[in-house]
Amino acid sequence: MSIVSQVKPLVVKALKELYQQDFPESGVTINSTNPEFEGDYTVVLFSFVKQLKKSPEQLGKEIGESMLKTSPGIFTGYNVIKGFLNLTIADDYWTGFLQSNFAAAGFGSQRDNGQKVMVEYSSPNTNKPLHLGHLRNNFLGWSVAEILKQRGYGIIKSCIVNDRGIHICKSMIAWQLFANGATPQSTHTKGDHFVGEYYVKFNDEYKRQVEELVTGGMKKEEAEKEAPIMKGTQGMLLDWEAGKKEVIDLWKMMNGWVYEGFDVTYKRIGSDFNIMYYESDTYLLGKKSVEEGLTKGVFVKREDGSVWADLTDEGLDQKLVLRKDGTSVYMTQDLGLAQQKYEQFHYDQSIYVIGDEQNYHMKALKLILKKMNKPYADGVYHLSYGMVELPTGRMKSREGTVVDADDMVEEMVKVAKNKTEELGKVKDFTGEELEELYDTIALGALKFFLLRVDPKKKMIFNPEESIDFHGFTGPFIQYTHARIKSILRKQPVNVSQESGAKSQEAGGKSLLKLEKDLIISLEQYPTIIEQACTEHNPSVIAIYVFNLAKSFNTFYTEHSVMNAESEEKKQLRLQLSEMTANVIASGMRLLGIRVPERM
RNA sequence: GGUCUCGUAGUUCAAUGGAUAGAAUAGAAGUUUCCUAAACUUUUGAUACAGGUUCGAUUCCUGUCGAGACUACCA
Repeated sequence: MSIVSQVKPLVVKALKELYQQDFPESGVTINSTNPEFEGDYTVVLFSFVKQLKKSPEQLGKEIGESMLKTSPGIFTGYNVIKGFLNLTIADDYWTGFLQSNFAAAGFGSQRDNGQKVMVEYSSPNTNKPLHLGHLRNNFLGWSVAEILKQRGYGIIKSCIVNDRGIHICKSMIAWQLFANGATPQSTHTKGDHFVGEYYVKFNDEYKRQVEELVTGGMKKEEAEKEAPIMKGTQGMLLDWEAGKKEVIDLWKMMNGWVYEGFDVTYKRIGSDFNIMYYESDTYLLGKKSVEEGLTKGVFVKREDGSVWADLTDEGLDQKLVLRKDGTSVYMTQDLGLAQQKYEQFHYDQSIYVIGDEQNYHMKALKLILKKMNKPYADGVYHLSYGMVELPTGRMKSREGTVVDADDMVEEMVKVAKNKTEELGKVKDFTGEELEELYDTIALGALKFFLLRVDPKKKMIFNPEESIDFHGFTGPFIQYTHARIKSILRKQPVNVSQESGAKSQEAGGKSLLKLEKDLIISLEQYPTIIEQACTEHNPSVIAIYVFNLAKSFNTFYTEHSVMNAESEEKKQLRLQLSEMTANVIASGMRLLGIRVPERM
C-alpha cells in the first residue's frame, strides 16, 4: 500500500481521537511537500479549521504530535507552516521499501480483478494509408489496454475496419479508369499507398469533370451530381450491394492490397488486435436493434419510413437511425456492433478510441443504448482524443499536408541512425543489432511524443522542431536506462541477506537527499498507474517516467555508485539503480516503448 | 444561429481549489584525467480580458474577445 494511502487513515484517526469528530478519508488532502520546506508529505489543514474552530497552527501541532506518538516507525518529525502540516517519513521506512521491491518483477501490477474490458481502436478506412492522426489513435489504444491489463482487467483489443461504402468505390473506379492493370507488385508500391494514390486520382478527375461541366454552363451543385465519374461510383456502390461478381472481385482484390500494407505498418508500430470486425459484415446488423427500439417506443418512424431517436430531452437533437429507403447509417451499425460485441464477450466496459470530432455521435450512441435499457450502456466509454495538427492548421488530404505514418517512421529511423553514428558509442554492434536499436529509438521518440500529451487535448506537430531526442523525449529516458544497465553489467547487486541488511543499515543512518528523492519517486509508481488507469490517460505515465529518469540523472552526476563512500552505500545505490531501471522499463512498456541495454 | 471544446514563458506541454504557476526547447553562462555529455548545473521568460464565489482560483460561475470541432438520409 502506498505511503499516502497509509497516512490518510492515520490523519482521520488522529482527528477522531483528538476532537471526537469524524472526517471522511476523501476529505484529507495530502501533497508532496514543497522542496523549500522540511518534510516529505504535507497535510492541508484548512478544511478542518472551520469545523473544529481552532487555529491552523494549533491544529497542525496537535495532529502532528499525535501522529508522531502513535506511529513512530513511520514518522520522524513534523512542522507546521501556515495551514500546512509537513510530515517527515523515517529513512527506515524508505530503505525498507527499497529492500523489498528493488527486484520485484510485478511491482505496480495487480491481480486479475475479474472484469472484462473491450478496447476498440485504430479503425482504419481501406481507401488510404494511415497518417499521423491514426498513429495517435493506435498508440493510445494500445497503451490504455496495457495499463488496464496492469491493473488486473481482462482485455479484448478490437478493430472495426471501414471496408465498404462510397469512398471505397472511389478508389475502385479510379483504378478501373487509370491503372491499366497496374498492381502494387508491378509498381513496387506498398498496397495501402497504391490504393491511396487512386483515391487521390479520383478526386483530381472529379474536380476536372466538375469544372468542365461548369464551363459548359452547368451550375456547380448540379455539376457535382452529374459528373460521370461520380455517377459511375454511385452505380458501383449499388452493384456492390447487389453482390455483382466483377465489383465484388475488384473490391476483394483492392482491399487485399490495403490489408497487406496495413499488416506491415501495424507490425512495425506494434499494434495488435484480438478480434477484427469488418463493416461489410456488420453494416446490416443494426436493423434488428432498430426494430427493437421501435417496439420499445424508443424510436419513431416517420411517414416517409425513416426512423429517428428523439434525444431532445437530453439536450441533443433528433438522430436518424435508419434511412427512408431502409438502408443503415453509421448509428445503425454502431448499435448493432455494440450488441454483437456484448453477446460475444459480455464485457463490463467498452472503450472506443475515437477522435473528438465524434463527441456528439458517441454521446448519442450511449444515450440511445441507455434508453433501450441495454445492460452494457453504462460501460460504454468514449476515449476522445484531439486532432494532431500542423503549425499551419489541420492536416488536409486535399492539400497534400497529411503526414503519412510510414514516412514518419522512416524519417525517425533515419534521424536515429544519423545521431547514433555521430555519437559512435555502439561501433561493436552487428548490423542486425544496429537496425533494432534504430527502430527502438525511432519508435520510442515517436510514441513518446504522441503519448506525453493529455489525450483530450489537440496537439501540434512541427516537422522541424518536434523530432528531437533531447529533454522531454523517449530517447532521453532510454538513454538513462542504458546508462543504468551499464553500471549493473559492471557491478550486479549483491543479493545475499547479509548485504541486504547492510544496505538497510547504511540507509537507516542517513539517506542523502537525492537518494531519498529517488526512492520517494519510485514508491509512487503504483499510484501513478492507478491514476493513468482511471483517467484513461497514458500521459500521466509518460510524465512520471520522465521525471524519474531526470531524478536519476541528477543523482548519478552528484553521487558515484561504483566508488561509493562505503560498501553499504554502494549496495544501496546499486539497488536504487536496479529498481529505477526496472520501473523505467515497466513504465515505458505500458507506453509500448522498448528500452535498450546500450545506446 | 445552436451545442461542445480550448486560450499558461518566443515555441511545445504540466499543475485532485492549496505554499513563490512547473518542465522541455529556443536564448545566455558554465561542467569531461572519475560508473555512457542523447547528460548535468546556473540564468532570462507566461495564466487573453473584466467581474463573481472563498481563508485561498490557472482550476468553479458569469460576461467580453479570440481559436477550433460538431450541428448530413457521409462514414
